[in-house]
Amino acid sequence: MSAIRLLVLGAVRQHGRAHGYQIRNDLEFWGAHEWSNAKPGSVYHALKQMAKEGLLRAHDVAPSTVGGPPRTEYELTPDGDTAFLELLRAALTTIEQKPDMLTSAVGFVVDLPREEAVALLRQRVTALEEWRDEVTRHWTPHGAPEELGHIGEIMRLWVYTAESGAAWARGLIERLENGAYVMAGEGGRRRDVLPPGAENPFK
Amino acid sequence: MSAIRLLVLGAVRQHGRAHGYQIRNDLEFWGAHEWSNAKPGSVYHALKQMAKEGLLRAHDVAPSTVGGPPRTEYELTPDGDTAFLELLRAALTTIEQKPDMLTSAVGFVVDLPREEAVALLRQRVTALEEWRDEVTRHWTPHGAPEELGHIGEIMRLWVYTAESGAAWARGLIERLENGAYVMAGEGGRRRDVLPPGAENPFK
DNA sequence: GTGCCAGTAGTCAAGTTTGACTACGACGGG
DNA sequence: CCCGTCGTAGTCAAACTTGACTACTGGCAC
Repeated sequence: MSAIRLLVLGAVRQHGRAHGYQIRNDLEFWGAHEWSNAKPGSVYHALKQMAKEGLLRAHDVAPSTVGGPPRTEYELTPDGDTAFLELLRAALTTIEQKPDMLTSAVGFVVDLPREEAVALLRQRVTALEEWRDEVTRHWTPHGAPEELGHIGEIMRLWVYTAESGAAWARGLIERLENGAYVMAGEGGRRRDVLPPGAENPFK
Repeated sequence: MSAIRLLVLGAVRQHGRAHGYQIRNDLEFWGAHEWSNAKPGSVYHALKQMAKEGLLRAHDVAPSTVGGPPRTEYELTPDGDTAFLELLRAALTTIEQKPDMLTSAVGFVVDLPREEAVALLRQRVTALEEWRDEVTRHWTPHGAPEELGHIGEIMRLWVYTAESGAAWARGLIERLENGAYVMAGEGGRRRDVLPPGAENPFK
């Protein structure tokens, strides 16, 4: 699964109710078109698909501002909310190779309570350390690392990736433990979404 | 474009002539099923598609070992060889987010002359440094980095990724400059492919 | 006042990916 | 001898992704 579902669910969730173009705009605000497959087709497809699966409820909006194609607004169902949180937790703990999932999750990390976010990131660190060890064992079972030839470089790349990924996660854990950001259930205001009428400063 | 084409072209190239299952087996030997989309369907699709595009020549093999589905062997055309080298060069220099492309390229890096490989990796380092600077400028145009809230964490993740990616590339450059591995045009034998009849030690 | 571009909102066909499925032979245990 | 299962080789429909395309509005320069 790519990051598109997490992104779309998270964006709809923050709006309460949104139509496709608003989502696209939000994702552009986050720079998501640069690090994920947030193309128009993917966004609309994800909205329709998740509506069919009961994660979103679709509202056909009367064409009040006449003209243009028919708009549809979406909002999360309880199932959609559950699915969003599940995806978010999985994205923080699972170490897959595609970084768009992790990037998306970082964008929504404040939707979790602080303690849970920290715990999930610790799980991530543990998983990365285990993965590094397993990769090392898997590729050097014979004791001689140079027997692999240049294929050993693939192993080196993975080990390096695991270690720097763990170091990054430790940094975020530390910032969160020192009270950075306003997390779920902590009150306060956020500006994850463009306020209505505001111009996109990154456009 | 995903890494599947590079992987399939490279595998066929090393065999000279190969059918789908051999490719799948090679990719499993390299652990590619863990870090790329090297699923059966993708492999066979890529073979057919590239045959249609003239990068591979297909040979229908008479069903000598009777029974089983009809096999088709493939070999690279000159266009296929060109395409492989182009993909390989692009994979080493381009900094996209998906690491399967880079991992695949590392697996084939010895198919390039040593000097070219080093030059391409230097390009990669430069591109990563530029990207890091551009990301920094793009997200902190106002001088105040903390105005971004937790969205700034996305920036931090990218900057971290760029820096550790550059550090890794510098390491490989150093090893190559110190004469590691047997590169294209340097003679010597390699064992990138399972020798016929040998068992796969990572199975 | 009209031609043109930017922005808004979404569709569509073509291509790609997924992962479950088919089909066949060999081999070993009961 | 029959059953299960492993290995070999590949297919298929369903889902997803891509990027070009449509269609409409409003502004503004000429």
